[in-house]
Amino acid sequence: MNPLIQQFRRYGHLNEAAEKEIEQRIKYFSKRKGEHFLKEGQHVSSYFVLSKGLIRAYFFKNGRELNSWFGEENQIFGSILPVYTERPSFENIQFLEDSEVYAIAVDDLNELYRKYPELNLIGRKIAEEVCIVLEERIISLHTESAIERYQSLIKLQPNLLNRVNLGHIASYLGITQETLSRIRR
Amino acid sequence: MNPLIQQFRRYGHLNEAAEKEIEQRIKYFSKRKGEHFLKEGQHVSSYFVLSKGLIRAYFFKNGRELNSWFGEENQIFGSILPVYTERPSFENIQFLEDSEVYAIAVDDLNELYRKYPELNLIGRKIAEEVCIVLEERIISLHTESAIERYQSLIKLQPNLLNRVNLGHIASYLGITQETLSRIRR
DNA sequence: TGCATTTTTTGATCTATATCAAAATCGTTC
DNA sequence: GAACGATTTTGATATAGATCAAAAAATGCA
Repeated sequence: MNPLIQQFRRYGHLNEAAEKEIEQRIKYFSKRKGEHFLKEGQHVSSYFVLSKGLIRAYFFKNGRELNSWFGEENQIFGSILPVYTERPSFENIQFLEDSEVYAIAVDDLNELYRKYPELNLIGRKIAEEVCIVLEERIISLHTESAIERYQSLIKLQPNLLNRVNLGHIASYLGITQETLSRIRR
Repeated sequence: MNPLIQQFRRYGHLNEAAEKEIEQRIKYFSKRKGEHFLKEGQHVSSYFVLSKGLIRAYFFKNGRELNSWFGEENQIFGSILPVYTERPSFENIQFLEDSEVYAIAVDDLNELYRKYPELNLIGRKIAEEVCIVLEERIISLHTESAIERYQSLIKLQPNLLNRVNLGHIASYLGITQETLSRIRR
């Protein structure tokens, strides 16, 4: 089954007609390591899923890259600003491995929200779950030391460490690579 | 008009029947400064609005209080964990001024989501807006120094400074009161 | 008005993490 | 398996912010 449909189903029931229409609008593509899905300032707004691969979201602050999140297989995600508002993205989304992507554009989704109001239940559940994840990150940044933040990340995304270099992890944690290296010792 | 209904309307159209039923379930109460709306571990889960007053959400870490957010008049809020999941709250919500509150229980709301599926549109929009706010807080904690975080807060909630003491602000910013005092100089 | 309590500021010192530079290790390719 | 670039670690020093203690200022209240 389409991996994006599979994700939608986790949040609630989809009637057949709606599901069929969603499926028709889902676009598949594959990307090579290093390519971008989305660059800062663009309006590319989609929910998407990787059936294979790995991505990071990052932005620039004082000329340096800062990673805001990593995405692995079979999670649903999007760039919050362009997906939930009319504003363009302030972040870049880049593939860290060769990846296969299933995406649905927010414009298409909005049409379907109108046509199948029950679909809003799923949209609501997704946004609510995003809130939970974001809140955990806030608590981590607000209350934890560098070491604790590192340990939290390992618990949450244990595979990341094998797939991503330390510089990326450090930038996500908000510390320098040198500090992360010392922490790990 | 009921201040909570007023908030719901900001997010989308409500048909009359749904609106009437929501209104019937909204509870009004007033609380004195210092009283609590919700304590850690409880399941009290509601969306609510203050027509008058001020609240803070806080939790304990290593025996110290840490403020997670402040709520002023005519914003809709709730404690994310109990409102969006079955889990109890890890935070406490306390009134910092004598306040007047309009609240609707999530159980009631869930019933109405079932009865009036269009209502999910509003629920979705609210959760999406919460995501935006949370993301801004993440960026602030992730990338900004204490001074910058202080300036961001002033921009976002300028009245807070006149209504809340510095200790509360410092704890929200994740710094000590002494540091905040020096920053302001 | 004066006293007690709370809040804010100041001072001295300590600690976690940043910065800059260089060395060590790992991975890839010819 | 030698040589190159990328990644990670180590070292020396600097800095933002924490901590603990106390003084100063503001606030509330009898």
